[in-house]
Amino acid sequence: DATHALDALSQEGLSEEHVQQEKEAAGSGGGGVWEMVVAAGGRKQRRRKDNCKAGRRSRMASMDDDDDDDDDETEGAEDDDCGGGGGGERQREHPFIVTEPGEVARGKKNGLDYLFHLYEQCREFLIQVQNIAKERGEKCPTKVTNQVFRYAKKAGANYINKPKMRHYVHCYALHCLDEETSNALRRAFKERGENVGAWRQACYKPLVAIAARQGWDIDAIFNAHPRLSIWYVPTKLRQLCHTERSSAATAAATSSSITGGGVDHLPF
Amino acid sequence: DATHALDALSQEGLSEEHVQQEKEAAGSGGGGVWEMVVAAGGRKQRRRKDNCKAGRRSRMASMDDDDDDDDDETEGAEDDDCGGGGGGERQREHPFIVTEPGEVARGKKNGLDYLFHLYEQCREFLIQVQNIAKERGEKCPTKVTNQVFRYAKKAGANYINKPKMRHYVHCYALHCLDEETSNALRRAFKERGENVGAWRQACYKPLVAIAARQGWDIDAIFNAHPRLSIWYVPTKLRQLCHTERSSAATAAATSSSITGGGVDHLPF
DNA sequence: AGAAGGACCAGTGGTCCGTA
DNA sequence: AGAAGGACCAGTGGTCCGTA
Repeated sequence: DATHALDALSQEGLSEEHVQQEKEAAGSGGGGVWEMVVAAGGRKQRRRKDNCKAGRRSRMASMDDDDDDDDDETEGAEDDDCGGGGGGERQREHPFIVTEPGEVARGKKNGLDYLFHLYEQCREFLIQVQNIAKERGEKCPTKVTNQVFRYAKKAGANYINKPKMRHYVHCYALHCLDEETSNALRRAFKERGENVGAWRQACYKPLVAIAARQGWDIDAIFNAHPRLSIWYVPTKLRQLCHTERSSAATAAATSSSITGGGVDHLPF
Repeated sequence: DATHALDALSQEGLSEEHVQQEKEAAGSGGGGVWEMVVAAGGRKQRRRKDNCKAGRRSRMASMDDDDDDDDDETEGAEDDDCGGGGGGERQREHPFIVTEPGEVARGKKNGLDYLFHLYEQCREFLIQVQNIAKERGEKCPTKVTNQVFRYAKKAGANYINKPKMRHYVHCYALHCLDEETSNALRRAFKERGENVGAWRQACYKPLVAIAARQGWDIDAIFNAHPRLSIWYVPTKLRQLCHTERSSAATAAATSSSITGGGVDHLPF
């Protein structure tokens, strides 16, 4: 179903240009790019640069049925990571850039809607793994585990990997828990021309503020949200909540007045 | 508190004779042996055979404050597992025998109330580990993990170990979920003079029957019980439930009459 | 420089099998 | 023989750091 269409669409580095094309092909505009992609039904498959992938290609053979639209790739002459020797490959996903909600990244970049979409895809892979486990009477994962990443890879979603997903979990968490704030942060960081790393760092603070309002139990906050509950709480977020709770408690005990919001003294 | 008293009491192979003494000392009779032990406050500590434990003893040094009542040990002359050589030790817990509820094992044996008590102790160790984790803002186990077993060992509960606890989990599960049936099974197997292995095997069947009545979801059954939810569902129990569900479904589809209870065709 | 992800590592769940 | 548990092993969560 839709998941598989998307897997095919996205494989081997779904570039933003491509998304843009899909979007334009679907006659879209603004908001819900990924929903459009889903609606488009995955008619086209991504294989640009397959010429670099000698060894791996055969695995996807069943999907190699449409080879048109090799497009504006502008591969520079010295862009030789497809170098000879028979096995020279090494494709990576395009790096993320800070985009506004609904905005499609330009150049060899991926946008943040795409990033968040990867989390949704992982959730769908988890659900599939769970269904298989239940059918077989095996123990059933409640989180996105190594098994799920392995399953995603086997299903052709090579663009999904554990380090990447773990790296941005808290960004996705903010998106789930307070989309308004998440959107505002994206707009602000895009406007200021900040890079992805800076945006990623900035996602921690509003999350800690949310935790503060809800009794500091970040695990409970994750678990209470249906799409977030399948992700492990990132170590750093947990630590920030703990540190801030301690200093908030100290502040409350030291002075008789509680500072507004209680999270103004974050040392980060 | 109570846990620690019990740890001390039980360490290095709490024998049934000793329990009997505790019980008699406390002027008891029938039912609730372990509650009595708790009530007794752990006045006495167990050290018989410490002479075999040269190396390990020092670890418990702080508890070595009362050395009386070296009792009816009747150590046979050829019972030489305390053999010389400076490091010759190798104490094991006395093996379990099938006892009725409230019955104390005789001879160098441990009874089933003691077995089940070990599960309660693990639960208390888990709670302590959880409290420490929460205090430190670290991730908090919901199950009895390796970490908990390690903690129990450090706390002096050397008689608790993972293979043993995992081995009898389903027996404890039956005890939690249907004490009546569990007690009846114990009485029946004791009367027939069956060994612990046979009793242990027999515990599976009533559990599968419980699962059958509750939609076969053994994980949900474990999770719904506050004392059981901290234990992993044993692989074999999970498999039995799966197999039996499948054959029950087949039977239901094949014949138009459902057999009484639906679990009469267990191939075990 | 900023970023993606292969690959490593300490500690896990699971239980076998050498031991008593 | 029946049983207790040290110790092993495959696969985990976590993330570093060689790579592009």
